[in-house]
Amino acid sequence: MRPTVHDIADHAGVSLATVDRVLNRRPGVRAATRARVEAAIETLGYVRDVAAANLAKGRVYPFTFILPSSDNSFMHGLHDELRHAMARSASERTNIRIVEVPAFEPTALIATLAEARDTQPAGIALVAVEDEGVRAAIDAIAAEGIPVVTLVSDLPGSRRAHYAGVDNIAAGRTAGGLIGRFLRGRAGKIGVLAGSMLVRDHRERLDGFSAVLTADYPGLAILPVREGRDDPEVARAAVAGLMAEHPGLLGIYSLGAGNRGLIAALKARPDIRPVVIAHELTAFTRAALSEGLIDAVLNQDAGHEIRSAIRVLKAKADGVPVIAAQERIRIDIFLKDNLP
Amino acid sequence: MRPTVHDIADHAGVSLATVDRVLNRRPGVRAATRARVEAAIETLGYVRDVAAANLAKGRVYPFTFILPSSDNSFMHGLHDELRHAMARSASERTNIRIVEVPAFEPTALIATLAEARDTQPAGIALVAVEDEGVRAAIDAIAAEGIPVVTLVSDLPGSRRAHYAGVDNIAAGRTAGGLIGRFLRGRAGKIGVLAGSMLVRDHRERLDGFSAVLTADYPGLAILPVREGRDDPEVARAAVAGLMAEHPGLLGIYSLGAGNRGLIAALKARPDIRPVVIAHELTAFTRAALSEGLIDAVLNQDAGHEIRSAIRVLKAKADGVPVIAAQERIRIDIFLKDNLP
DNA sequence: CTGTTAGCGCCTTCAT
DNA sequence: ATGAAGGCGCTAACAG
Repeated sequence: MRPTVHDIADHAGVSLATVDRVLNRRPGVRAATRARVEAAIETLGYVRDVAAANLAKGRVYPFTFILPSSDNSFMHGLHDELRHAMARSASERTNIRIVEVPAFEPTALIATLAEARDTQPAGIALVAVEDEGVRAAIDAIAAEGIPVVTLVSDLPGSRRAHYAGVDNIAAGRTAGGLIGRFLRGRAGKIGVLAGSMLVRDHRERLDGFSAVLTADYPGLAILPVREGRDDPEVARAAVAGLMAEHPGLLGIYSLGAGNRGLIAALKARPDIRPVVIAHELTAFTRAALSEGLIDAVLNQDAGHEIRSAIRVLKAKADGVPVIAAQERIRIDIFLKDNLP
Repeated sequence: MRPTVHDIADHAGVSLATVDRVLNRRPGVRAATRARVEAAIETLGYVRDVAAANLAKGRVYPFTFILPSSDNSFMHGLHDELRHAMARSASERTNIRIVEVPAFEPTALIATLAEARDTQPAGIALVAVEDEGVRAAIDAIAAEGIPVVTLVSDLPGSRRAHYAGVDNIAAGRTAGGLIGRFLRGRAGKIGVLAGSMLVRDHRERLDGFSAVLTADYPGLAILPVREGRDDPEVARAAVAGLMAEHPGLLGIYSLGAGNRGLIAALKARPDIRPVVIAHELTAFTRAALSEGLIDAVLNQDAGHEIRSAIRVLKAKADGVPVIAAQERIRIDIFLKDNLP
């Protein structure tokens, strides 16, 4: 049997309460006593039973999730997954609160972060926007000892404890590698549709994409980026413009959301059939993949991201390590042949 | 607060012991009493706190994992991941025993299953081999109420409770889709290297691959399959033969393990550069991908498979549901651009 | 500063 | 067939 608090109390010649104080770094223990207890912990190889501890504490984890109120399938999926997680709250001892904020708006996000901080949750997750004020708000929360996890879009340089999302530079590189191979040997223009260059994930995807095309496929020229604000109609107009202005267009990389617009524009011009790579598997992109309108979809598993964010927030709140490999969010590549 | 056993005892007008008996379907409760308790459970919406139950029971989960003793990187990785899981045994209340059996040998596997059954573990995981005797052995174990999970290679039609592995038909289809697009428009021969047609996962990959090539890329002809027994030297000879006999070879699909041999054969003939798709990301395939010797690698995450198998065995042992999406093992596609 | 004691939610003898 | 009481490993008042 593994040692318990009793064993280490005996071994150190102290009471349970003292052991507990040492275990939980609470004050009121003489340095010498503390040392004896720590020695006992060390020699007996004690590891605390987290389940028992949580039971005794009646611990629940109040978490606040701040999500953009974007009207696109990916964000809807993220919301859904979070609701599923909330349904499991009872058995997972979590208590999750969702707060919606307008997308791409630093000011609103900063205000919401401040408000979330006031409720003193056990952890906060947010889809970050690249902004100094947001960074400062995150740092202030972290300074209070509340772990912050960025979700989907990161904010490096801030004091967030973890980023639950994909490596977007690698995602962009992957798109570049695929489009390059699919067009093997041909030369021409490639269009890029983004949501907003304000969010880091979109910028990083573009960087990765450009890097690969420049290095490995010099025949493929990237046209100036069009922004679709992750909005179906804006995106549709952008892609329609792209196709009208560049008749010989070889490929399109849609690195944001709002793919409904992309697909509508493609359908409107059946005479042009560029190689198309998009992000996020939704009902729309799935159908377009099956029909051959889109050639590949890069996806991030929203369910995995949500579950990972929760696991990590719990671990950080408890100060225990995470299984790093389990928390790496992978880039799924879907062709019409491996749709789940 | 969620209701506890006390609440339902009060509500039903019985003692805790009786509630417990009903909860755990133990005998010694009058039908009428049982009904009252069950009604209380229903109306209060009681769900048992598994952590507390496990604490009280001092529950541990003795699991037996039966793995082939194959000398290839993927199986080494699988072993490693299992050892990592064993290192977490203390906090996860598991007690994992590994048994090795010779690969591709039904008789040895059947004997090992019988032996494992005798130790009455809380669950058994195995890399299945397609065989009637194996199926019968699994069914016998399942009949005793011990959950069985197949790992990496499935045995449908058996009474295994779950399969922790990828959809191999989809994997083969994906390989077909990629090779077809990478060779867009060209016509010629494609070689296939398998481990053994005895294991279901290899057969399924071939089926999926053939289906896509036949349907979508009729210009690509699949040569007769060569078996490499997942052994580097046998595989090397097979691929060398393939390249020697078919000078115009356009592509190779290596759907088994033993990729060291494949890579050695490719390096020996720098004059021929077929499009190559292989399975499993290992040190060898990773290097070959970087060097451009291999064009894409389809991977199954051994860590995910092991963790999933353990989670599912626990859930089955406790009779609680699993999060289906979390247990779906994905097919990772790696190009040189998205190596992790 | 340190120890005693009473739980957390559940299970398990041992009585009745 | 049912109940009372003690304990799993840990924490948290409340006393000294």
